[in-house]
Amino acid sequence: MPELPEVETVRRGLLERLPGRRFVEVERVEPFMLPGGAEPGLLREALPGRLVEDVRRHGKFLTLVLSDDAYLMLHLGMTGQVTLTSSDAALPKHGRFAFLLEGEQPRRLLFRDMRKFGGVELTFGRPTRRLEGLGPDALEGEWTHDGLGRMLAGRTTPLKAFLLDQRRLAGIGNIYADEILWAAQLSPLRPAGGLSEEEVVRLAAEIRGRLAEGVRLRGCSISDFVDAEGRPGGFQQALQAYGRQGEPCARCGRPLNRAVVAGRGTAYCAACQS
DNA sequence: CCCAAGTCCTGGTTGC
DNA sequence: TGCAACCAGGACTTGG
Repeated sequence: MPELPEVETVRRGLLERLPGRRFVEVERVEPFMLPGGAEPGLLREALPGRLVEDVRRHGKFLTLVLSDDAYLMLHLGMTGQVTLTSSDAALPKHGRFAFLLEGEQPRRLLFRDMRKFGGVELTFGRPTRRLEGLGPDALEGEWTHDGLGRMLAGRTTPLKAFLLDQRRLAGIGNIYADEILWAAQLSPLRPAGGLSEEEVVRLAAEIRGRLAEGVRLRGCSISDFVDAEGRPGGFQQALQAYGRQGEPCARCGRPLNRAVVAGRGTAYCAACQS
């Protein structure tokens, strides 16, 4: 599942090779993956000729900053893959978008997505409004543990549901939520507003710590994540909680529990996460 | 048939 | 009473 570290890994791969390249052609558009009735012809019309100037990320959203004040948002959803490959291979199954870029060696920016949870949006003048509702980036945002404490204060929602809420901190999904809570020794079921100051400090440290480790290992390929070159990441080997229900806790040896929190499968140690 | 999960949407509840 | 904030749960998707 592409979460912040996976999207950051893709961003770094694209940043190495995209800036300065120019779009020349839209080879494929899946109209139903565009937001609310957007016109697929708009991409074909407005993308060719534009240069890529920068590749940014906020939470799980990627934004290609294009020339003449245009922005191409990419969201990987649950199974999305964004790769930069040779332009002569056949378009693969589940290839939803394909954009041709000029250069001595032409390249194809390809968006594959088996499920259709991902999306692409081209906007002008400013990035997609979907970014406006997001909280600070969970890894690189300007928040502090004091700020986190204020965000948590008074909330009765389970801690895990809070971590998954992109309006509070942006970028944490189901895998890293379980890993962060395991590392911070906090129960996913705890009411978010009930943490002590010491616990908030621990939580803040593990949010940044686990996400940074995910980035260092180039993402988590538990199912089908690959980077911009098509290579899997390594964080799946570092998982301590996610998907390990029934297995012994690496800290205390008791079997990990399973619960459903915020509609998501949740693995945690009922003995040493409190 | 159920499960996986990111985001959006709806409807109910709470508190000022 | 009115309204916003908050929270829970469903819809969407397709392969295992």
